[in-house]
Amino acid sequence: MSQKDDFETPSTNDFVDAVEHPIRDDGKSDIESHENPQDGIFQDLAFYVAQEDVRQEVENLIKAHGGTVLRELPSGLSSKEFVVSSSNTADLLTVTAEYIRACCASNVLLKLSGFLVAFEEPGADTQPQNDDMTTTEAPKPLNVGTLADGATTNGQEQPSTSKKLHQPPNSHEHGNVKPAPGGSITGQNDSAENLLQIDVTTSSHQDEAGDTPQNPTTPTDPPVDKSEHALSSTSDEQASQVGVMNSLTQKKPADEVAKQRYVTAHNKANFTSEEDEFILDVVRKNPTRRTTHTLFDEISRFVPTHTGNSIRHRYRVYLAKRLDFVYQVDNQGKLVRDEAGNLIRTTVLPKSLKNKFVADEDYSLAVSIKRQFYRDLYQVDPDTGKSLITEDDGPSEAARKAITMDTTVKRGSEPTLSEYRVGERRGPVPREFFKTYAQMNPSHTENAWRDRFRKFLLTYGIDKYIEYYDHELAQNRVPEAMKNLTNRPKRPGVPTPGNYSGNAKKRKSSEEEQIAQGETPQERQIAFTSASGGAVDPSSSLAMADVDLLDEETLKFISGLRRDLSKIESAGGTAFEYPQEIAESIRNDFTNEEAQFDEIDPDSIPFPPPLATNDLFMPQFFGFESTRAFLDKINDVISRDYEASQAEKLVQDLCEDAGVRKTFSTSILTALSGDLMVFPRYFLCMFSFKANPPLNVPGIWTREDDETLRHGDGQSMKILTDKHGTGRIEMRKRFIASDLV
DNA sequence: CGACACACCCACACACCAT
DNA sequence: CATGGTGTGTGGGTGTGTC
Repeated sequence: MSQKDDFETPSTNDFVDAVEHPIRDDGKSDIESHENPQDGIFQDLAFYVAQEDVRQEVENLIKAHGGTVLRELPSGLSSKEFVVSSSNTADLLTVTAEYIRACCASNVLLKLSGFLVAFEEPGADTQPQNDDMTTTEAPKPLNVGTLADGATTNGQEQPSTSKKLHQPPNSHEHGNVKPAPGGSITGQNDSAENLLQIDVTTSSHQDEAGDTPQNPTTPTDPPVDKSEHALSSTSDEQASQVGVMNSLTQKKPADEVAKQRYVTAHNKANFTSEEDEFILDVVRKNPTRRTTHTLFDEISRFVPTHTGNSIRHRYRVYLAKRLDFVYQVDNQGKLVRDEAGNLIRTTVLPKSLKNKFVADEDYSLAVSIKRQFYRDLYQVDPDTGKSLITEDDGPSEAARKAITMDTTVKRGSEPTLSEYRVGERRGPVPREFFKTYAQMNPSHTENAWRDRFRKFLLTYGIDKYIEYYDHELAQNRVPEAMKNLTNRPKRPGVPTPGNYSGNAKKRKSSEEEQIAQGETPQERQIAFTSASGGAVDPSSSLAMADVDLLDEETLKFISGLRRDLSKIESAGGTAFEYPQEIAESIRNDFTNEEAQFDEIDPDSIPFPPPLATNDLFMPQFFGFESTRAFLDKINDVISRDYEASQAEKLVQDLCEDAGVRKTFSTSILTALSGDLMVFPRYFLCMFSFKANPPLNVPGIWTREDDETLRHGDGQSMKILTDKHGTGRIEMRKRFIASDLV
């Protein structure tokens, strides 16, 4: 509440716009007018002051006017974060120190134009961060259309940001590659993939689906048989665009505001350049999924002002031309890296997930099936004419042959293969056939080949298709693949595929089992909050983007969260508010507990503590001088100015700065119901009491505690309440109800 | 009124299961 | 086992309503 107000500009575009016109006579823009003018002009904005000579001065000004001072370079994904510097070498939103001074002098958030520092391109191209800086039409390499054949350029992944300032340099990119045995670069082996692993079963055929000329030259008798189309269904649902947007907007005040500036009026939000870049980036990192719906639906989790439908449309219609390159993936669709660990740019698009059958494929399948039948029938090799029956056939083999064989045909008087007609014969076709066929013809999977056979070849007719194909060739025409032969009845109650509207999501989620309000493990991290905080803010999704979750691993991970997310949406968002009284109560408890649990002398704990094992801590942890030094660092990290949305970043920072493995810090956060205040206590007690998790420590939930909370009797509940206090019990119940534990 | 955001469509590739 | 039934969501759109 009250927090925002002046300027909640999510995107640079809007940023400028907002100031551009709505400034009114009273000096306030329309959107800002409503709330506390005293919040400061930089309220909700964050700055990293890179220019040393003015740092002190500028930081003071920023703080004095309600802004946040960043300790490291922003990721570039949030338009509420700026670099203050006279130069822009990282392609981040950069303003001059003069901008800060001028704003402060007039006590108004001024337009950026005139104060923006253009990106000084080092050499390679970078990803534009916003229009303001890139309207000059970047170099623009290739067109998507040309992606077909191109040399592989070995581009570096985002030369922008980071480097020195350990800002998670697209942490995901080198992250989560696998919990590789040998340990990984930063210690990714962590959080995400441990929490869940929903698989996106990609069929892995290899590349080069030899593009058959498939030009429809409308042959005489196109292999189209039945069914124009069935009933054009009347969709029963109204196009009320509620959807994600609304359900999310209801969620939190902060979120709400975040959205408001996108959503000018009604329900449609314009795409900002930031969002555009974000979408492109995700597509580049998931090139095999570029045509799917789900990828865009997943993206929409991070860009909640738009639905999967609209993001997909946006990409297809506007952004695809700007794709320019993608990152190289292996045949599983996983990103590959060069020796330096960088992603590799390429202009060659990988195969997508499903391949259309082309005429050649249909034809060779038909011929292969025909040959199979021929062999079965006559037990003669169609090419050599040699008998397939041998002395050393086992009894079962001989029996099988006897069954499939046409005994009415005299040996030696079999027709030739071309004379032979399959006729009504539909089988049997041994599974082995499709298996080996798929091995030899990896453009489709075994299942797909079999299905093609069943649904198309059999329907159309094997002989007929062979005839058709040969005939077309003879006429110098290009045969077409079979089509329009699937005629599966529409089943009621099944949502139309390929519709990722807000409605669809809502409907889906409400059909799913009701678990009160769920947050996903991903959001579980986001749920971290201190009890002192009041409401938890699940964050603007773009802030999550900040956190960098965009490689394919992560998106897979995210896709596994979809069900849960739907739940949240359907829950309408009341889920994670820490009601005032609860927060109050927890705060009180905390204060009372301090003496007993927080004032353990860290110097009394040897370093490294015996419980500090490799699976919980990174190598750099063991570089600390003492337990105190480690705890100081922990305190340092958690006292940074994280927004509730930045749990992932917190976890990342804990990993990088304090050497706590992500899995471990994530599990701690879970044990604490997200209450950061208890974080240092966890380590103190763990080391000091030599127990992980430490037992009998208020605020630290053990498995048994949760069990008791779920099923305990009055007596054990009483004990539990004594341990944690009523406030935490209340919050824990919500955690459990939301499936977070 | 055109451009854009978003909803909606559907054939079918690929999958898995029961019989 | 071979086979049919059928779930799922891709791939490539089109339709509709708002900005």
